[in-house]
Amino acid sequence: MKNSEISALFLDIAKILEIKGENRFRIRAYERAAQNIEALSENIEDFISENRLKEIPGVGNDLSERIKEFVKTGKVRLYEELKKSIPQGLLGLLKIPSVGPKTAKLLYDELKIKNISDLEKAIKKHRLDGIFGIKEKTIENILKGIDILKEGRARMTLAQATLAADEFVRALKKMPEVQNISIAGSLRRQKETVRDIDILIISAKPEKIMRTFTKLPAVKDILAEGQTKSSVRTRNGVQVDCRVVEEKSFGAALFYFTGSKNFNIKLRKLAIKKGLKINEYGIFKGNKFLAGRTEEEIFKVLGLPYIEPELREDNGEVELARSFKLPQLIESKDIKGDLHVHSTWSDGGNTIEEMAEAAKRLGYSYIAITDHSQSLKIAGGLTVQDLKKKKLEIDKINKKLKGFRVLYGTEVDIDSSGRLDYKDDILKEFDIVVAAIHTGFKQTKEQLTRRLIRACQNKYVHIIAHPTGRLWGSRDAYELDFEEIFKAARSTNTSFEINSFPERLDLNDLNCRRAKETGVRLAIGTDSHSAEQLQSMKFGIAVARRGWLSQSDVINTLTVDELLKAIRK
DNA sequence: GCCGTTTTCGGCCCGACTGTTTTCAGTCG
Repeated sequence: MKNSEISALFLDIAKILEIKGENRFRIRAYERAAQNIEALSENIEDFISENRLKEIPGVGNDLSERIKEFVKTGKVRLYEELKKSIPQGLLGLLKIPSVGPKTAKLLYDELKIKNISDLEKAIKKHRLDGIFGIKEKTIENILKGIDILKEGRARMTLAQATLAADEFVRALKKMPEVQNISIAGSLRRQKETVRDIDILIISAKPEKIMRTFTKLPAVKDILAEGQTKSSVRTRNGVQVDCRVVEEKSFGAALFYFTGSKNFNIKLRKLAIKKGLKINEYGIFKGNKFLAGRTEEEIFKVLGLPYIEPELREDNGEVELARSFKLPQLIESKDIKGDLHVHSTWSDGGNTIEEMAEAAKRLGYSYIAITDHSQSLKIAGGLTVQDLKKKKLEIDKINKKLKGFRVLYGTEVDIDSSGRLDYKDDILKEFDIVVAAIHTGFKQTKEQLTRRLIRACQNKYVHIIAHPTGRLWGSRDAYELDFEEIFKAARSTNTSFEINSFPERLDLNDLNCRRAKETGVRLAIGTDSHSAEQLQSMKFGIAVARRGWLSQSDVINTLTVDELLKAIRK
């Protein structure tokens, strides 16, 4: 994908310009364009071929030329020249927390330090001592920064971050001084991975909160401790930021602390145009406080409807809000069933009945038991003989359960040429057929695309599961031509899954949005292998919301009768 | 380098914390 390459290149350009002390607005322009390009839901090549580059926010004459240059030649002259103008490795110094462009430049100018190992040696030999502007504390912070960098501040999955944040929230909530507490930041925006955890608290006793926060048992060291704002690092290497404000500023602080950065900038600019100012304490006209207690009030003063946190990425949502055309996002309560569930018939940990009971307790009215198909032996795939017995068991359970339906399903394997693991006369017996790729991930983009399109074309396939195969932390998404695939899906009435498994979240938010724009419907499934895992539906819903989906875009918001009718081919 | 219901030129989001150079620049989010 060229988008992320260009985005990374622009960020590098911005960093070099920073080191060189260039105009900060020029730097900001490269950063902004980089972020917007990264967030695009289409390939940048399409923008070029349709002459639409300048439609990307932050891309004007110059940057569109650089993008074209990169796609055409694989290089950008400006970048090559800039790279030559600073020593190799110097960019790496910026990765150290507490070391910014000014410090990096100072270290190079004074001591010819070009990379992290130079820096470590220099510190050991006390060569930093006596340099103007650097004293003991700075050196200490640099060492701590190198330590943090080496330990690696990896991103967590949304599920891991949710757990980590809950631990802090539970502990802080116990304090009588805490009047209200909320998660903010990218976790509140429900990003699929999260780096830092942000917590916002209302209290009239901020110092007390800060003291307790920085001394919680999970805290390994304190990165900063102020009167209203502190940062700590946990034993697991997670950074947690905590901010305390007064009650009348809670909405403004939540707004500010939730971001995204580009969203905040956009709305602050909008405020300026109206003669207003937004900061974390409120929205002001001159010195006059207009609102701040809730986010809703702030949006109202700006003349906007409430924008859900999941949408706040400056991806076009502000423009839609201004014309009051925001989508009504899907919610947990809209979900009526789970369409991807395993049982002890294949590699699940609970029986069909146990899964059904658990689903019923969640308020669902149906689940599809989609065990693996015969060739997936490692996961206990079902033979045709097994299927007959399983069907009988499901019929029996359905007679027993009131107001609930177990759908007879399968997660049928798509083989390396796009053929399915059961013959059509078997497939047609199922209530619901979920098809997925489990092997042959290393094929070319064309081959993988063809496999999925062939699967869509099968008369009995209703849903394509975990379409890109990505497993966060271990396997990248394979490349697919989604334009072709979604076209095939639409014309064959095939739905695509949002797999809610925290390491998958596949499709992701951007592809959901593309699917919706192409007219493809989505199915949110948990791929549960135990009753417990049915809970991960919330992560799939998070992806759907970030992908701008409404209730009507998702098939498992339908009643079981509507569903079975809607998926018919 | 981008951008325009006050502008095609002159602006560009806003504030907390830290350390160091006693009044503020650097870094971060």
